[in-house]
Amino acid sequence: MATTIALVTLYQRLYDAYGPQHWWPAETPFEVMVGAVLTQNTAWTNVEKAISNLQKADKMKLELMKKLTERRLARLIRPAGYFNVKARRLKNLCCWLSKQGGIEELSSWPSEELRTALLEVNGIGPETADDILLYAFERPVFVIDTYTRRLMKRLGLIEEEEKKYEVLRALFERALDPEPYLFNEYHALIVRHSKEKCSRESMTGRRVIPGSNMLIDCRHCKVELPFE
DNA sequence: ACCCAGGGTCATA
DNA sequence: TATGACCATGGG
Repeated sequence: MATTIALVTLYQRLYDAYGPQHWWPAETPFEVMVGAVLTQNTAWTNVEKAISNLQKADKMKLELMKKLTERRLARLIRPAGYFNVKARRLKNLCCWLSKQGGIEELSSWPSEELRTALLEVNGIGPETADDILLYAFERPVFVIDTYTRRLMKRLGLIEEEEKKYEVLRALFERALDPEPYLFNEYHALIVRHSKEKCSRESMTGRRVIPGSNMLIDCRHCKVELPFE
């Protein structure tokens, strides 16, 4: 499959260019989960402020956060935006985690069941669930985000806005060995590359050159892939 | 003043 | 199934 070669090559290019990213930027699995909710459609710099507030208030712990009122929790996470919605989502997550007997208890669950259960928590969608599975539980689940969609589209690997999250996820998971480290770095590298070099604006001069290689050329960087 | 950022839910047709 | 409205702060 040509797509397989393209995705493997893309990883090599990104890894060579940027090196390991050491994700997720958090100290505990619980902090990963909190960050995954807070970063929904939100710049990470804003999430950092919210996380800092939670840590200073000593609330970056399941049982302590669970006890907070939504209003008080919302106050602490204000810099992350959507604070009322996210306070409710964090509480939903805390209640569910607590009901399952804590995070340790979940480590023995099969990935598929864990994913299904996470998706049943109101406020946890596909990407947030997969962030948690990969970065908190180290399961070989590939995370798809807007950066990934955009990059795949620019590389010509998908049509327009490939709607289905699961289709795109399957594309990566079929192409790659199910190694958590690989999935971890790959997603982090796509985010790093997209934020730093291939932002929306910097792609205005894009060219896709037919030939032996597909070539993305954004003023700042080049990513080459095997053709077709 | 505008655009956007590591989404997700809900109401409607 | 598929759009659209809504949530909201902070940096460019």
